[in-house]
Amino acid sequence: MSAKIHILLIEDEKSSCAYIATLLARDGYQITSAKTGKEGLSLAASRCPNLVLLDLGLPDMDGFQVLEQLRGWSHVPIIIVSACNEEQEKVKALDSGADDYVTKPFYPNELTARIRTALRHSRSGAPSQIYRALNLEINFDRRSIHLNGVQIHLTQIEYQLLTLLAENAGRVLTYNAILRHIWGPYAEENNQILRVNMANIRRKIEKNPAQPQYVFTEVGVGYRIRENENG
Amino acid sequence: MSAKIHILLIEDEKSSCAYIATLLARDGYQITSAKTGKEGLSLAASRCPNLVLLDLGLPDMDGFQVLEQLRGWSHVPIIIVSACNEEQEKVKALDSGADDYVTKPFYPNELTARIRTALRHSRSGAPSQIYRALNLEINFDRRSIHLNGVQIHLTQIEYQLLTLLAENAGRVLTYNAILRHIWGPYAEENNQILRVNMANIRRKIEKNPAQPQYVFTEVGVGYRIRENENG
DNA sequence: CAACTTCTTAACAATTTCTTTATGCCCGTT
DNA sequence: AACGGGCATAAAGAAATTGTTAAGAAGTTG
Repeated sequence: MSAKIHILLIEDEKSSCAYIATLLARDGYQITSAKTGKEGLSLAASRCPNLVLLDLGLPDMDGFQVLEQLRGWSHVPIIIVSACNEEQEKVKALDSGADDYVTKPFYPNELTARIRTALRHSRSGAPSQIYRALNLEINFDRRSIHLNGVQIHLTQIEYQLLTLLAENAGRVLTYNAILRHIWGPYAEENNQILRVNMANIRRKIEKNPAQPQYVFTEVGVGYRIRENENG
Repeated sequence: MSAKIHILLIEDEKSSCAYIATLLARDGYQITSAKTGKEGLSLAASRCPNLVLLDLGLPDMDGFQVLEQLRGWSHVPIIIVSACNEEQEKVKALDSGADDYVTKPFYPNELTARIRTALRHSRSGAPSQIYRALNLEINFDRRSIHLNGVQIHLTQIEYQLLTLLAENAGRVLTYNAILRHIWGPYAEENNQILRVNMANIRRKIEKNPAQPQYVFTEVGVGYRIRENENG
């Protein structure tokens, strides 16, 4: 469920590629790498990365072509990483739509700081995690719940309960597992409090609580929420 | 209509200041310059520049303080121009909210290219310069708030609070996150001061503070402002 | 310095949430 | 048809949380 931020690295030189990949992995990014401009463009289209690191010196095509083609249809942040430290090159890259230009060799932490800055700009920094089924939508990032597009208010315990189910959508959670998770180990066997809270949740999200569409009871076992309809 | 783009240069060294000023004038920018951090902050508030060039080595205060104070209430693009080429310094500046970091000496055209890049970000950039919902409008750029078209006065803390929420419209901000952001880390757990300020804000912007239309309480968690109705 | 605004603290009021208790329903079994 | 197990619902008091007000402290401005 917790999606990593995805960075596409377009770089042909093996050692440089491995170095950067290690660096990014250390900071928890998910990395895809491409050895050629063509491959890079294709991956950018199919994988929709949150950020692109682009080396201008590629074997198959001019780095500027990659930059311009990418900018032709995407606003993804692009940071140029290049061995070339010439004024003209930098100006051209930045004016072609690059968001930053880092010269090799670079300080490792400077690169990651510049990546954070670029992500901050794009605001696509954190891919929001959403549960969606029928007319119900839970936005974990915002801590909000919408039913038919209208925001619904849940209390703290109700929210914890619903999100616990949603994080395990489609799977049955036993009464004790739920109780332990929300009220702590001493609350096990106290099913009544769970029933009351479930009833309150259903009253808020179900059209007819007696015939629920979202939260189902597995008699004698526990509760289960409808499967997530997201990819 | 198309007024000149206004750049604030905060730099104490005379020769460097004159050099940059010439450079910017050549590209048609309007320039204001400040010799000290204090003057810079005051000019940033009164003149609302489109971009700030900040030298970290100032006579009266630490450059980072200027950066942080500025970021406390403004999203204006800030480019650091510094003689220091140390990794740690760069990382700290970028993570404190600077948008770019240029090391002296620099290529003149690289600087202007980076300025163009930063300006491009601020225009298309993600955080919209205006928050609008129902009859409330916050103009971050002008630092003004209008309710039913009438300007409303908020104190400094109230404004910071409201804009912090508006920048995260639709998302719940926890009490501690808000306290940390506005009163600093030592203020955590001191919710009372937050409640009082919220009450004051609501008195100014809500018709009936007991049934708020803009600022909602998530009991046990934090506050949330109504979603932005902009595109 | 005086007038004014803003900030902080504290006491109290109002509201929301939590838990328990009581009661009813459904369903399968006797 | 009566019974009991398992679950859902309603309601009410207790507990926790939040809102409001006011007064003095601190800071600003002329």
